[in-house]
Amino acid sequence: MHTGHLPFKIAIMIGESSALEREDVAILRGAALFSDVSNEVVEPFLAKASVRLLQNREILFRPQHTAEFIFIVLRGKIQVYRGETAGKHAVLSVFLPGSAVALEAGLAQGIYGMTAEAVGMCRLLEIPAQAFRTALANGGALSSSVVRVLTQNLDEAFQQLERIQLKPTSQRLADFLLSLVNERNGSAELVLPYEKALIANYLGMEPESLSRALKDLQDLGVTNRGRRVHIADVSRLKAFSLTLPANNRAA
Amino acid sequence: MHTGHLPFKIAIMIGESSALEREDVAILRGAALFSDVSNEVVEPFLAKASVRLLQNREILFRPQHTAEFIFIVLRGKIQVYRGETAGKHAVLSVFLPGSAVALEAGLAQGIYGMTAEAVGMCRLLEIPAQAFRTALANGGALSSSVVRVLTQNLDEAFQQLERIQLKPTSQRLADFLLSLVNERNGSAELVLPYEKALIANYLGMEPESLSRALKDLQDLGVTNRGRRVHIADVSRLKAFSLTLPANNRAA
DNA sequence: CGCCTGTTTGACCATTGTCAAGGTGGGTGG
DNA sequence: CCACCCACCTTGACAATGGTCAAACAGGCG
Repeated sequence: MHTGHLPFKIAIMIGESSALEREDVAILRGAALFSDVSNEVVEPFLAKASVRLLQNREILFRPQHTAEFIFIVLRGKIQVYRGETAGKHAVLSVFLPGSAVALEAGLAQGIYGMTAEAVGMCRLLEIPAQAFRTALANGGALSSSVVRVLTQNLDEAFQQLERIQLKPTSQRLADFLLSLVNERNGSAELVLPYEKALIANYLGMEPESLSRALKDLQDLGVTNRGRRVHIADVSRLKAFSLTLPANNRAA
Repeated sequence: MHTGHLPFKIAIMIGESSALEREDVAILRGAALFSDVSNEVVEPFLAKASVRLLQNREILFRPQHTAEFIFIVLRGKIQVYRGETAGKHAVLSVFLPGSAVALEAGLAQGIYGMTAEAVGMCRLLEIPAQAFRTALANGGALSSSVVRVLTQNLDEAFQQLERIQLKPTSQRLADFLLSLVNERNGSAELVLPYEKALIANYLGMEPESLSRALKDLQDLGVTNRGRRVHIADVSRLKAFSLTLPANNRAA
């Protein structure tokens, strides 16, 4: 489907705070937002993009700020959350390299509705939303990529809602672990993608509860050491994640 | 922004189970998915659409079914939920006339990931997903409408996640009531858009909890009789909805 | 070697789910 | 036209999941 390689020549030549590196280009090539999109479409707004670096915990944007940029994660992780007013917040998603941050807000030509914060050191591509919208309006495969990415985000949000509303903590964690694994049965090994406190918040529970849930899963053959997790029997864990809390009434 | 009136001539002449009525056409004109979209783009797939009627509680589609159609609600309501395996389910959204159901699934060319069920008698426009995708690929303003609608859906899902993770039942209800009201301050009157049990599920709580939450809000000047709700002071309710549960630790 | 951050554990408590029973209102049939 | 019925909603008593607070523990990096 790719229309050949994507050199991103122009972008490499610009870049305000810093230029695109070889590794960055590889990430951009793999980015879901740009798959199936030809160079002619991407280059115009990449030329206006720049690279931005963030320290751990640095804020990328806050609610009510006008949405001037769309970002692509090149290195590190970005957590996006809502409700910071309350002292507590709800993590809505964590973006890994290759993902687009604030796509909706940038497209809507409005303001950001959430907070984005760096998890560890981050390297981002900062694309002016205006330039991106122009490219989108000019047609081409970009709009279908945008639609695909939005659809994925929506699916993930719905999966989250189901998990949080329907599953107790242990099953919620089981479900999450399974989403990190490719195997359908047998054993599996995985590394948690970020620190447990962040996972806990993403799963809508406190770190203490995550810790206890992890302990509960030991009975089902899930062992862990640090962030390294071993699942003895994937299908067994899957069955457990679909389990109902003991006594429940039919809806 | 409208490119003139949308006659939908062809569609009126077809329709399998039933033809489009005058009222249906009015709904379609107001549908977010078709705003800014010219007749030439809409008519080809409307010509392939048909009208479908559902009884109360009738299932429109189930998870794993191949996503052959996208629907527009013409009359009645459609609730979409996940997790029916569990006996319990989580209502993700309730679609009112003018809304598009299963847009993501139809676009993704895959399978439905949730269950859609009629709430009361329903009248729907059933658009073959294939025809819709063709129209989308042919460019035009349709893709920007699709992007806008997906963005709105995503925003709503995120708002839901915040509500459910961060707010206790009473504040959650307050937040929901405020979303049904236009006033920013002073008093307001509203009618709950669907039965309380459905609202409760949408808000991630049991009907009993909704009932008690409603009672709690009486102290804040929220009175109700049946589905009719009166809010004495909108700004006061707004302030309450942002309140934190008494003792909370800083995140 | 020791700090600092992240994680675990334990004890306690609050919110909300659960179960059971009673109320209310609108619509239908006698 | 009234009475009944049924679905929807409310109320009460109770239980339990998960949050809260406090403290100990581990592990990586200076």
